[in-house]
Amino acid sequence: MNPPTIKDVAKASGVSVATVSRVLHNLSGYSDKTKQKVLQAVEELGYQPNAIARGLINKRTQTIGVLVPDVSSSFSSEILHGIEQVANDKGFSVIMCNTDEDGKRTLKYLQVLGEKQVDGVIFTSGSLEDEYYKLLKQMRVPVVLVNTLSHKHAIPYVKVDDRQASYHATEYLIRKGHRDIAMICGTITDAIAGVPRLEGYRQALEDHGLEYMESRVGYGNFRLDMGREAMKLLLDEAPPFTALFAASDEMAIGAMGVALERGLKIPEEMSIIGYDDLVFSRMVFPPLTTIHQPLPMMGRMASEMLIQLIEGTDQVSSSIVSHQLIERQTVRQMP
Amino acid sequence: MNPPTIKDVAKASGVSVATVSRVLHNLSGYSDKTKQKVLQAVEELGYQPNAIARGLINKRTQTIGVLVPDVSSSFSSEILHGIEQVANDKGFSVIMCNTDEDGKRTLKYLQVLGEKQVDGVIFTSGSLEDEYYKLLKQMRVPVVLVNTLSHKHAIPYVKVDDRQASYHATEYLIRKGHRDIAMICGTITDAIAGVPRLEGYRQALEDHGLEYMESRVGYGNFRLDMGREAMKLLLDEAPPFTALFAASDEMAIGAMGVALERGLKIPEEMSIIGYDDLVFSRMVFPPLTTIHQPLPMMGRMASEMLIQLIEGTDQVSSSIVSHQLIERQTVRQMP
DNA sequence: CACGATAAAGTAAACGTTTACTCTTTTTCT
DNA sequence: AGAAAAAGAGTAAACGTTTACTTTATCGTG
Repeated sequence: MNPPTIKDVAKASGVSVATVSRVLHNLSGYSDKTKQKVLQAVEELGYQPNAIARGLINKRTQTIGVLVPDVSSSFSSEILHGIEQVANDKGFSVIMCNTDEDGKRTLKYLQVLGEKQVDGVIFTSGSLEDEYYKLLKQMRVPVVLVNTLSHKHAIPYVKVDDRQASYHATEYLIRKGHRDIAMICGTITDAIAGVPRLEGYRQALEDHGLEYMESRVGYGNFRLDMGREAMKLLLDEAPPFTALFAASDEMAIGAMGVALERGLKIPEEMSIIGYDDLVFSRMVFPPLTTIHQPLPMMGRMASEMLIQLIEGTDQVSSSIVSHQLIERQTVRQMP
Repeated sequence: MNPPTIKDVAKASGVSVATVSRVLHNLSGYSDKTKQKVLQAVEELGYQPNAIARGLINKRTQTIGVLVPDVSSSFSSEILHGIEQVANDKGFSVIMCNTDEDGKRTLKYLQVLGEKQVDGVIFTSGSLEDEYYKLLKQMRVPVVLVNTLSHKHAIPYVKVDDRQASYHATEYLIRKGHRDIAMICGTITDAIAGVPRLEGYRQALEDHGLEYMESRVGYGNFRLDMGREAMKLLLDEAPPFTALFAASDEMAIGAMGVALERGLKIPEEMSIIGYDDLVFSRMVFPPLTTIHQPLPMMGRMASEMLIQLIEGTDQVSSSIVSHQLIERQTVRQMP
């Protein structure tokens, strides 16, 4: 037997479907007696409204789509968690879309989200290509960006100021008495998270009268392994340095690993500061000093903004959230 | 203007909606010429089918619900990633439901998934309460369990044999020459992941003529902090031991931290083996020796099973997947 | 007591598809 | 040439809701 519909409830309680619908929505236009009958029938039949039918007529699905590059990374999943929290609170479900940073997959997902009539989408971490934008526009729903932004299109976003945070990290190292500071930056073709962090590092150096040396910067892709490789290269070939700023915690931890392997004590002989403050950054030993990005909070904010947009607010403003420097145990005060 | 519907396409190409539907589905019953006209109209209008309307009539939404206790944990998100991969491949979207291990939230989500007419649900890591089962049953869709199982209800699952894996880990320590082995186990009230791991440890000890000492087992909840606390207690009060088996990587890493803080060298003075093989277990230093659970693969398998069930296979069999012991650098061979 | 106002409830269209059925035209075969 | 079969296309019902509109009954008021 098929699941009971509103018609079954109507029949069972001897009223019309309109009336059933009204009591279910707490509208007016029925007596108390009818209400009881209806509620009882609902109970007896175990009736559940069909959100699909409802969505068809209301043109609202109470569902949002969230695109992340890699759910299994702490980075994405912490944001996702924040998004889900407020979405759920406000009665929205989230369709999780893992793009693998692959254009094809992203496009396909955008297509699907459109067909499924999501009420809005959140796009995280990665550059918003024109093709994506086109699809997004075509689906006529609000969009908000997290941990990325678009210079070309006016889309609200939630993000920390990478350049500033990066400056902060570097300056901290300088304040701690370091003069020889290397950096491992992220994907250098990444105009959002790559370049600005390098810029911030360079600027801090210059502002404090320290020389910026090309040979002291390693290039990674934010992931652990590249962090390791870059650190090896730096240790082997760069002018000696006492401190390292890595543009991601993963890379920082990779670098820590090779330093430790080579018998370098942290922080006594090598100071390291990371970027992100992933959950496991406090788990490593020694616990990593790093730039905290409030990922779950950013997710929550984005979710909040998106839902406001969905519910009709005309405009909502982007938010530059502030980072925080978390002092743990990988940076030494120089004598 | 509203998004174009199939009717608009029909009008634009001068045929009936039925015909449009047919060409869109590659059915038969139209000439090549019509096909071209329709396709062109689709192109020009930028028509996208409405999956909601489609779902209403087909009683299929091509969507599955996945319940996880905590997306932001590596554990959950690695499984989720696997699930998403094959789901996406086979044309299903996934609604991510974060339960926070909270009954109320879980119940609410189950309700929503029912109303949204998902085609199936995957329940991960946690005990399947009777109340959940009732809702699940009511929604008349297939369910599969990952990293948990139900003794009471016959629901297919994907899981490793915890007892056996635990036995394996302990035996490995014994083979490495350790006689004094402590354990930090998980939530002891957890009949699925808590008890069996303790059992495996105990059994391995007994099978090798080693005494099982209540005082050498610490109790945690799988999380880092409890791992730390338990380790402190063990170090302070238990009979001395040279090796530790922690029932989760998080706890193992917590324990590593306190050992290191107290100046114990790992593995020289303290050997540690974990359980899970989370991505960051190879990131810590020294890299953690641990029991690998193929989380993404388990997710993929579950997804595969669920979709088979959705597509009509009557039965599908549960799968005990094999764990693997990953030797890294936290266990020492005793002389 | 007749009137309009209000409350209670029903009717049916609409949302955007899919598909069973029907109808017409063309092709094929003898 | 004529009948049967196949191809091409259209009509309309159905999916489960919501809601504008209509109808009927009840009630208070002058």
